[in-house]
Formats: sequence, C-alpha cells, structure tokens
Amino acid sequence: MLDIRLIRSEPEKVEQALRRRGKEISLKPVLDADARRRALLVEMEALKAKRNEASKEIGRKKKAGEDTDSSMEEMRKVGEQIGALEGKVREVETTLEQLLWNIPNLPDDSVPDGLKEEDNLLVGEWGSPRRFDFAPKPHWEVAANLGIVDFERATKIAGAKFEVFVGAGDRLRRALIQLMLDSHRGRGYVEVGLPLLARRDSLMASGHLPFFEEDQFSIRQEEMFLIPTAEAALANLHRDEILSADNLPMKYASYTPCFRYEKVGAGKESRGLIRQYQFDKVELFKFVLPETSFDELEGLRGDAEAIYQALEIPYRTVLLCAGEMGTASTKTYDPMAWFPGLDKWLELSSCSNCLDWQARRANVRFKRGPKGKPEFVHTLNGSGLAVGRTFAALLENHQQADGSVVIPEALRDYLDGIEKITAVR
RNA sequence: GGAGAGAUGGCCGAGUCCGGUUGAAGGCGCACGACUCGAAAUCGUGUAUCCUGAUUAAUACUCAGGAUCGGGGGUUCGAAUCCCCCUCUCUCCGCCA
Repeated sequence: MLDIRLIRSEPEKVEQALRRRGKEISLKPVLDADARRRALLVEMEALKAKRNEASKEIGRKKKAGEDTDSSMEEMRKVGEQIGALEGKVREVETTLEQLLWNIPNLPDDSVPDGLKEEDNLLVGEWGSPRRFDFAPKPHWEVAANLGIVDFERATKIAGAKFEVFVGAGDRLRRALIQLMLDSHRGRGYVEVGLPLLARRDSLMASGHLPFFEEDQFSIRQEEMFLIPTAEAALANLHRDEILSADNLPMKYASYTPCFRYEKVGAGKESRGLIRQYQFDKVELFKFVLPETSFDELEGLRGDAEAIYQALEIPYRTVLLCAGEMGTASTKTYDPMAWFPGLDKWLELSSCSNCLDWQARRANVRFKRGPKGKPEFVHTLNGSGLAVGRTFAALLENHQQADGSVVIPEALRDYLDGIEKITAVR
C-alpha cells in the first residue's frame, strides 16, 4: 500500500510511475475520497469534543445532585448527528481503503521501462551453457527414463499439473531443499517452518490479494487459502509488531510447498515440472531498515545465485522492466537458469524489494531507539530457489549421453556421496 | 466438537459485580538528569499507537481535538466496565497423527 500522503502531495508523479507498469490508474477518486474523509472528520470530531465535554459535566452535576435532563436531551440529539456522520465516514473510508489496497507498488527509478520480457535488462551472467555431443533432452524425458518422476500416476491422485517423485528422484528433491536451507543458514537466515494455509487478511497484507484471487487455491471449511508462496506467510510473521532497530535486518528462510491455481495452456514452459499446481520452494525473506533495502536486495540476489553456482547451473540475471514486476515490488531481479533441453532461460528465482508497500499492509514497524518514532520496515523476498524447476534444470544441465545425471559436487554430501543417478532397471 | 475461564500499555498487574475528569493505579523494564573518579545502589523526571486540524520546507517539533483496554457491532448524555457476534489463549471432556 502506498502512503496516502505521497498520493496527496504528488499525484501526477504517482500516476506516471504506475503508467510505467502499464497501469492506467486515475488517482482522482482517491484524492476525492481522502478530501471528503477529512472534511467529515473535522465535522464529526468537533461534535464528539462537544459531547465529551458535556458528558463530563453531566457526571459532575449528577454527583452534586443537580438536574441534567436538558443537557442529556441535547446530547442525545448531538449523538444522532454523530451517528449519521459516522456512517458517512465509514462509507468513504471503505471506498478509500479499497482504492488504496488495489494500487500496486511504484517501480524504482533504476528499473527499465517496458512491459515485455524483451525489455528486461541483463545485469549478470555466470557459467556458460554446456556443449553437448548429443541432443539434450527436456527434463521430463530425462526423468522418465530414470524413473524418478511419475506424472501419469500423479493424475490418479490429483489430476493434471502434479507429479510424484520416486526413489532417487525424491531423495534428490529432498537433497536440494536441504542444500538450499543449509546454504542460507550459513548466510545468516533463520530457518522457519510455516503454516501452509493462511487467512484472507494475510494474503491481503502480502499483496497476493486482492490482485490474484483466481490464482489461489482455497478450502471450504474455513475461509483460508493454500499459500502460493512462503512469502505470503512470512510477510505476516511480524504483523502489527514494532521491532527494534537493533534486531534488523531479520532474515528468514523457509521451505514450503506452494500452491498456485494457474490456468495456463500447455506448452514448453508449462510442461514437466515447470508450472505445476503444487511445487516446493525455499523462500528467503528479510525485514530491513529502509536505508539499507537496495543493498539488501543485492545481497538477496547473491544468496539466490549462490545456489545456482553450488549446483553448477549456468544463469543470467535480469533486472525486470517496470511492466513485468510483481504487484508488491519496486525492483526485481530474476536469475534465470539455462535449460538445454528446453533451449530456454527460465527463472528459478525472483528477488524483490517491496520497500514499505508490504510493511504498510501488514503493519510491520520498527523504532530506532526508545524515543524513536515508529517507522515502517522495508521487506524483501526472493526464491532461493524454486525446487521443482531447480530439479528440472539440474537434470537438463547434468544429463549424460547414457541417460544418467551427474550429481554436482556440492550436492553429493546430501546423497550418500553418489556421483550420478542412473536408471534402476 | 461439547462445557467452562480468560484477553488491560514493552512486561507483570489493579480496575470490570455497583458505567462518570481512568489512556488507564501500582510494580518491573527503559530513557534522561542528579549523586559518583566511574559503576552499582538511591533520588527526580519522563516513558503507547493511530487519525484530524493549526503551525511548518517537513509524513521534524509544538499546540488543540478525536480514536484505541483482543476485533467488530449495540445500549447510554457517557462504556475498559452492561449486551451480542467474531478471533485467540487456557482448563476439563470427546476425537486424533
């Protein structure tokens, strides 16, 4: 959520920034509602002040045994006026809130213009795509040949867009999670295990609602949602708290399954493990001092990229253009892995600085000392990494002509030292 | 799921039956000051958040007002105190990995 005071003071600037996202949002209704709200408040608060004073007087008089009927009658009428005004205030505040909760974050000045993938800016590269002396297969073929992922049987349980990891496949999945968590722990993140369900207000705070309601899995017993990412839960970890500046930054890493009801058509980018209804992810999340958030974003990107490097997966990191960024973000890096089987670069991670946009929604603040005024923290989130896609990238990059997959050095400790996965039969 | 008890400021804890200068006693903690070579102890002062208006370069300070005693609604001139709904916590029973 944006600061209403920013909108009030520089509406054209805000509108212009939103336009960079490809959103034409008029702030006129916001400004109107804001002005009307304040006018109503002035009127209502004057009446309340009058009533408060009179009520004290009545208390005093009653104690002294004096007659109070006339002022009580008068205040009853004042009460009616206040009630009427309260109704109007509530109405206009509802309108205003709804408008504010629907405005995305503003892109940072350092973010390139553009609305499409081609407008993203290449800002880093590591490794180079391996030269194959055979035609590299897409991961689903590699996996099928090794018998480590079963898509067909998953449909018996849950339908399309799910998978079953089998044998060495599931051990590999688990090893990836373990490696990621250990790496991040070593870099100062506190590991947390989270609820996988969250209430509506939590997804509102994280910024997943009201924007993407149709992409959320919900359950029927309670009004709750399966989390689309651990970010949705982590953004609420310190909701309504006032943190101490001494404890910042607070850095969390969490492995969770993620659930996304994305109705996208079939194709290279949605086949196999790339776009499923459920996938594993290790998420990184930071609560930081405002003046440090852009440095922290660089650090976050480094923490995510460290995993690519450990797994020896070549990547390119792009700075997303304004139109490609998520709602909550002001600046996002996507490190993208090379998928030789798909002949594509695809993101295994997305690292964003949300400034105070999310912190306002979740009401997470901090104080710079016992006498400091509370300020909103800045929040950052990044995948570190999406496990399903990482699994796929690993198979595609490290596949051998004989169909086996070489396990990168760093991962072997987690797999009893085995050097490659080979077909069982 | 059933029955009952509870939720008060950073923390502990009064007040709730019998509504009235109670944003809230007291204690702890914390901040500042005094004392001290310094510290402890002691003494003094201060110590929630949000909103609106005035002032302002300011979303800094100050002043005035409003709101908040888990959240929402109601009764009343007036609600931390009375009534209703919700959320959460605890105890007992049931169920259960």
